[in-house]
Amino acid sequence: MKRSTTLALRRAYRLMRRRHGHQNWWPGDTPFEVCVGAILTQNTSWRNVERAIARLKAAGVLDPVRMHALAEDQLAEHVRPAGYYRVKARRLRAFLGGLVESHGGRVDRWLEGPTIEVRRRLLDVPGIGPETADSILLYAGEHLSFVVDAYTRRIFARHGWAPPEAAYDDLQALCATALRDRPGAILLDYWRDYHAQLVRVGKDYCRPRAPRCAGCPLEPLL
DNA sequence: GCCCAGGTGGGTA
DNA sequence: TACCCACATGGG
Repeated sequence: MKRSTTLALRRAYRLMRRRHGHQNWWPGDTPFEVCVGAILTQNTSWRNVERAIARLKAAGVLDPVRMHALAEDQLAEHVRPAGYYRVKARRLRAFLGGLVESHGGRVDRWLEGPTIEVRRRLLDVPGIGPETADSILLYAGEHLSFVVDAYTRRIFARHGWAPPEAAYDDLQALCATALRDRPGAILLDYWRDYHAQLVRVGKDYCRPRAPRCAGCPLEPLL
């Protein structure tokens, strides 16, 4: 990797953080809620996910055992506002199966172990791909697994830090290698907030077709 | 009406 | 491997 890219990535965080402050991610009250949100937000705006989670809470089923007890079509009806609701109900049930049947619904136990092994277990769940797995690892667990998403890809491409067609694992490796300019003890918080900052910038400034991103905190790096 | 949103899996060549 | 497609609600 080019040293200039490493330095740009580190400077990017200082710029974003200075502009927005710490983002305190992931939005969610419990690790379980983080997992549910991670599945529901697949290719979906967070606003719609919030509606779905609110409905789960209102129905009193935002709990591993109670949610697992629901029939798939009941669950689908609850998460309907999140879109792709039949697909997501199936994915949630696949996730809940392993969580409840093998670990008593305990997210902390389910996420126990070496990051690489837990990640592999997550990826074995149909409907959990790399981004969802890494979101769960990083935000519901305390695993150092950098999250790459559409915003990350777009921002990195626009700045020439990575080609637009770069593979997920390559982007993740790029970030994991470059972003170790913090003591180990606070690396987790750094990576959590780094991804949150990228989402913030992606939403507010880095629009898909906009020729320019006026006011973007990363403008000095263009 | 159109594009977009914090992806993933299945099918086909 | 590389494309293509389905999946769906809600906002701008």
